[in-house]
Amino acid sequence: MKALFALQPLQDWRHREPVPTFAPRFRKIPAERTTLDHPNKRRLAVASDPTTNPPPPDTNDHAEVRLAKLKQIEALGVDPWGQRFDGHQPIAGIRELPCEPFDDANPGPKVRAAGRVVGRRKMGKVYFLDLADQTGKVQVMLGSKQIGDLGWKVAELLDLGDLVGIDGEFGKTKMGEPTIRGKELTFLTKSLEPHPTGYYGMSDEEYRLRHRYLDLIYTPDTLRRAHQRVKLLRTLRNYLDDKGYLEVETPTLHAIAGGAAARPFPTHHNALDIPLYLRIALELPLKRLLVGGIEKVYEIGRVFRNEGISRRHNPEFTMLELYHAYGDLFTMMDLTEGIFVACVNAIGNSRTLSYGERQIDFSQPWPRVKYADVFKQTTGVDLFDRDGVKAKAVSLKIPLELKSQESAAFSASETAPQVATTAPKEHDVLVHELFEHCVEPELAKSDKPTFVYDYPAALCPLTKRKRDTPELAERFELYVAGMELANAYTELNDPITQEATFRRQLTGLSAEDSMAKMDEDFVRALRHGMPPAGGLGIGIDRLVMLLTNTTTIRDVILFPLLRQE
RNA sequence: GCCCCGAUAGCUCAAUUGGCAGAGCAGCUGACUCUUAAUCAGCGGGUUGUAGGUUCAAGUCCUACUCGGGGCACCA
Repeated sequence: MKALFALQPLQDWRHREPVPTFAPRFRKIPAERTTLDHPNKRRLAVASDPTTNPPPPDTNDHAEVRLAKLKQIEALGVDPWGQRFDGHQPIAGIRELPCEPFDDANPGPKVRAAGRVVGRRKMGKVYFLDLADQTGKVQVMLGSKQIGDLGWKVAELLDLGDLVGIDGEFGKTKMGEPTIRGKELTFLTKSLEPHPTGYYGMSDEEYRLRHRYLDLIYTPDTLRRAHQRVKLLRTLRNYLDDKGYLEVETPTLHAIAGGAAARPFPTHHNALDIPLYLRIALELPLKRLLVGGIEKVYEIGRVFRNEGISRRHNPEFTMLELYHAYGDLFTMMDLTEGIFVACVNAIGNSRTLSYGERQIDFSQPWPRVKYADVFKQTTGVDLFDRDGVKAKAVSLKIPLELKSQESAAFSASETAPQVATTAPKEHDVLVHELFEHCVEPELAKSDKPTFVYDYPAALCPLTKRKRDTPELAERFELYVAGMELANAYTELNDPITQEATFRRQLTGLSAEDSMAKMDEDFVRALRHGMPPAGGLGIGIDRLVMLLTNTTTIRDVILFPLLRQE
């Protein structure tokens, strides 16, 4: 196929209609284009009929001006959409070459670069371009004498945002700027839309999100974060692979969206004519793999939750879930520290990273505090003191009853199902509200990552109870800089308890909102014997936020969900 | 779903108490073969997010809507 394209005559592209441009929201569309006409009808007509004289371009319509230049480039016999351009060197690499003042007797090293024109200055019969590729920026000098007749004509038609290739010599200008002195200019692609002018950058959040491609070019942090995200994921995978964990991929489409308490996105399979859901967690398939004898297993994958959007939530996000046969909560604690430290090392050269105003110290060991202890310390109330907890809640104006909508979320309860429109809150639920209200703000002050472990049992029905204290479950959450970064459990492997939990939750409550829907197949898997195991979940987007000092999840996800314009 | 804030030229931002919508960059024309946020001379560029309302007069005040931001709710 490639060869075919390469052999196509120039005419092929010259007589093809250009890809229609889409009028961006922020450019005013002239009145005559606003009704039934395609917004680009006028431009397309110009492009597809080179025999008639195009109307003089409106010099205030940037797209018109650029389209007119495109026509002129075509008229020179040059392909405005470019061709294969081999052998160009990364700009960052070029900049490391020996760089001497230009001297006709001693030309500098020959180089070939390709990239986007992000700056353009004219000085008489010389153009200076700033050329940027993904590795960096370099100045290019195009002198009318040096670049040839055609090259000069093309140079005069360049706009900011165009892509060009350049062959030339690398050296220094009189002002000492490292520069490629162009010998040959290869036009690679026209930009029909104006680009941001760069110097002031792009500050409008909406503009950046809806033009992420421009954001990547003109906001260095955006590209940096994208690279760091990749680096972190690679580090994570290497670390786990080295420890003998097997990475797997399990289905995204689930018949029963289990493993977490969240609303799923429904969908439908046509041939089977069955309803399906996008997964809300990775847990249940991975545990089946534990039954299947894969003793250390993990998946890094997208999960989908039909929830609100905030600076910490995107409806689709990336989770790491990991299961370790014959391990437990504390196996996961050690592993979590190891993973985080490996990631911190990959990002910087210190065990301390800044996050916002503060410095987070990742050096080990990290504090490990019992839920009950830290609860008692901050609230002054004993976890198991039902009256004391109630009184404390009253004093903090935390309501003792749930609305029916809320009750569904805590359907994983020990007590009878709550079908009434209001119901008294369960003790454990109240405890956790106090925890969120009193303890979490305290935890957020710590500059060290902190494990909180042994949670009230009703909050975690897929978790093993403590043998000596069945009111508590073997779960930890990792708090760093006020965020919940990781969650781990000693997994419940008792199918009888599991089935009872599922059944209990099914009674009288919205299955959509409840954590566990009856999953017969999963119970059957457990009945065949799942090893005791530790399980760990890490929100990858939040991990990347933390380690790249980013305050909003939108900036660690290249294309976060937005409303249609 | 709720509350608050915002939207002005391609980009970044001004516009006093309701009183002629402005600037820098970008664009167009011209000068300049060492500029680099080039410079210099000149020229264009706007249904002030949309739709209504109040007023002699609305970018500015009121209502609704759209989109975005922040918060709440939802959320292992």
